[in-house]
Amino acid sequence: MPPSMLVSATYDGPSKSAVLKFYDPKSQKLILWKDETGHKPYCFSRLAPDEIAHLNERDDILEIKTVTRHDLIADSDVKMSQIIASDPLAIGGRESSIRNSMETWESDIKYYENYLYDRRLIVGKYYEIKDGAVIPHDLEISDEVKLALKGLLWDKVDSDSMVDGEEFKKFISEWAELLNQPIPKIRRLSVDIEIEAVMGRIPDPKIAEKKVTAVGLKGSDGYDRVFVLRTDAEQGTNALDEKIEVVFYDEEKKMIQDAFAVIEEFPFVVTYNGDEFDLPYLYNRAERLKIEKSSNPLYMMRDSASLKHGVHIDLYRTFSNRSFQIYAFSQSYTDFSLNSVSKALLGKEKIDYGVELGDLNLYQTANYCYNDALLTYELTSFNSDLLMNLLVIIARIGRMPIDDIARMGVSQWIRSLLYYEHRKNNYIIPKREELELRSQGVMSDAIIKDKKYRGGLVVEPKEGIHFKVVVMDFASLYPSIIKVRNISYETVRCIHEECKKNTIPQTNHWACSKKNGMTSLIIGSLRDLRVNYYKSLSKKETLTEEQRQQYTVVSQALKVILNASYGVMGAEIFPLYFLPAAEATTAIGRHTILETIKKCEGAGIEVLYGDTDSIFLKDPTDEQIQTVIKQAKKDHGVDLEIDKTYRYCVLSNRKKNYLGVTESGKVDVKGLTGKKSHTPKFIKDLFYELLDVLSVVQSVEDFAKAKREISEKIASCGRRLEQREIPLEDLTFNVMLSKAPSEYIKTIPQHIRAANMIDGGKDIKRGDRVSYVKTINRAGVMPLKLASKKDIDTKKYVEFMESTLEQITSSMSLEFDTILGKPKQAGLEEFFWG
DNA sequence: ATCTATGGCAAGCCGA
DNA sequence: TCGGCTTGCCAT
Repeated sequence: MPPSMLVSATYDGPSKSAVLKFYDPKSQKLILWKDETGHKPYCFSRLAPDEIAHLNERDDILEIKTVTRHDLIADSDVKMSQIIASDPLAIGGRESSIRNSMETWESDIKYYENYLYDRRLIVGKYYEIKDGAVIPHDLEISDEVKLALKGLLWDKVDSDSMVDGEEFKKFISEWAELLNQPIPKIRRLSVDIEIEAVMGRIPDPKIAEKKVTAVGLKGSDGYDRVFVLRTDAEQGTNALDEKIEVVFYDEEKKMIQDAFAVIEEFPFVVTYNGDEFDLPYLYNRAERLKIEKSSNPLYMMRDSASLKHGVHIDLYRTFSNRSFQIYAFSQSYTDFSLNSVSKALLGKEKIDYGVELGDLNLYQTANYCYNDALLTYELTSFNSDLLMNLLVIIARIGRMPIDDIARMGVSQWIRSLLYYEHRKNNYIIPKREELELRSQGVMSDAIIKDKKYRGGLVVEPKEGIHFKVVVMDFASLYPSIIKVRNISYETVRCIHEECKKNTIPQTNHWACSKKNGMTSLIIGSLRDLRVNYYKSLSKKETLTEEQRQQYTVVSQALKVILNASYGVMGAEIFPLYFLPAAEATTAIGRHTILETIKKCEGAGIEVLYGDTDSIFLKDPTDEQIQTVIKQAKKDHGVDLEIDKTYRYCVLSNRKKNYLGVTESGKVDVKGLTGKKSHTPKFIKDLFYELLDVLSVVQSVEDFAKAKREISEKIASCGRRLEQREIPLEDLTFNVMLSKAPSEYIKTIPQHIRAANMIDGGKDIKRGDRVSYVKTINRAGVMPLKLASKKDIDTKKYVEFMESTLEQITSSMSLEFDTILGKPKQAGLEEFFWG
């Protein structure tokens, strides 16, 4: 068993020291390692040593490090007196700028970033802690993995495209070593609290005025307990599983103290919205009840509470992270409440007794509260601890503490990852202004208003029903391009005159041909590992289930990072924002897909459709496919792969709108209104029923039968609508507010109109979903709560139903008309009787 | 308090 | 009534 894994490091303001938290998988405890010496910042400087000699005298600076210039960036505009102010940890130069930096540092700069860098400590790596020293512990890589690395990686890694292939290989082996370290089982406790209910008011954790009535606790080692405060409510009967212990308290103070003692026991604590609610409430309530600070495991930061000893993970923030939502959990949940997320990922829900929480009896409260803690725990444990494992792996890649990974967005992970690499090499981290200066006035025009540059290419679809369609796509297209074409903030438009002939198609940019770019190296090595190594290892049958599981998780984590890595270069919030790099990436992408399509057509393959990195081919032979794959690799250094084959594929004349049925009968629907989340349930249900009909269609002849079935279903649904038989809930449109209600100035959309009808829209905020129905009143809409069946605008609904279903039927209809030699017809009416 | 990008569609709003 | 613009949702 390995020694201890570094999980977190923070600067502790009050004691002016760094606290490193190591997790020991054997004892399943945290080892806290406090460094009292490190409270002074390091000084990074671009100045010559003699210019900064006087700084050695200062006792508020620990050590001066000189930083090498990243020599691919022109330096003519950077004065020597300008200090690396953009890097919060790098201070030096003029007295005033030192002082400013010091003040900032004192208040809120995170010490650990510097700390981790300087000691070469890596989050997620194993260390031995002996006699107050931290010693890196390198784990043996098993022979099998070594062999796999050799066979799957080195033979396939394409370092020829890199300017410096050896440097690239070094990156790959370092990553492989880190990512292959075992993931420890993390002992953890989930906590959820209930507060005495006051009608119509949400308890304020800052005031913590009302009593805590229950504390649910669920631990990974079978700890199942719920504490309940005796109130006026009836006791009720115990319906909880017998392994769950219900403990009643007469005194709230004692209950909270006991809960604190349990929390103290566990190295990791997970909550759902504990940052904003449960933990600050407990902290403030404890203050109010005069529980002494020393027995309180929590401490307050500005608005949120955290743990003194343990590591706290707030799942609400983790599941709100769009990267997790989309790439790790395939967008299976749409809002971030505990109930919705649990429903989607666990198939379980919160308990609903059908009465107000304040009216529950004691055992009901216990059950409700414990259930929330259980759901919270299971969100971290389902699928063999998938979420915990993802957090550990992303912490390793992002060089960031686990609890920060769980709270911060992907742009901050990537920032941390890139900064780490700069510091390791003593590179200057460029200032925003330096990068801005280099991108001024050099951009080509974006074709779309409100966009900064041109993006991916979408091919005009060939309308109709097509049989035997092979969908191919480029594996990680943008990361591949970043690697192969050496795209990075310092390599695109580099300072070398000779590189200017290494042009980027469709732009006025060029890329460096003398030195590897930082992002190109990092993103490129991670891409190669994912595509050539982890993807195949996760399917290798000779490995154990456990090993395969780890490789799957690593592959998923890499996917998350890689997918975001191109995006951040074009995002203002990203400190290494550099538009020419983003523009170059998409331009090469368009060039790659365009050239590939040309090659297909040249080889006699019909290309039906394509979007950014995918192409739809009509019934190609295996030989033709292989030719195209080879060509793409040879010409562009990218991997074209078969994604799937459709038995048939219905393309409309609209881009990003199609339907495909695979050989196994699975229906893929893309972009059609019928699947969108705001569409009323009754239309969605009908829509999916129609898809079921289509999934069994095998040939052109089957369509005639399918068509009859479809028209019957549509007609019956239309009748139910006219007769007002459909329940109101199934008629609601559910639309999200993408901004604060007050920001809707230019127009007032329907969902805002509806929301404003309840108390003038007081209770809604950004991110909420509004449920409304279309009605015959002047506004045309009413919120679900206020509407009744007689208000429904049936005509509008029939129109909406028709237009939604036409997206399926129109292309089919068209196809039939062509087959039968009839004139062109498009409408739904014609579909029925045409 | 939160933030990776652009391309594209349907529907509704609102001024000309 | 028309058409440009805003909005939200989805594809990649």
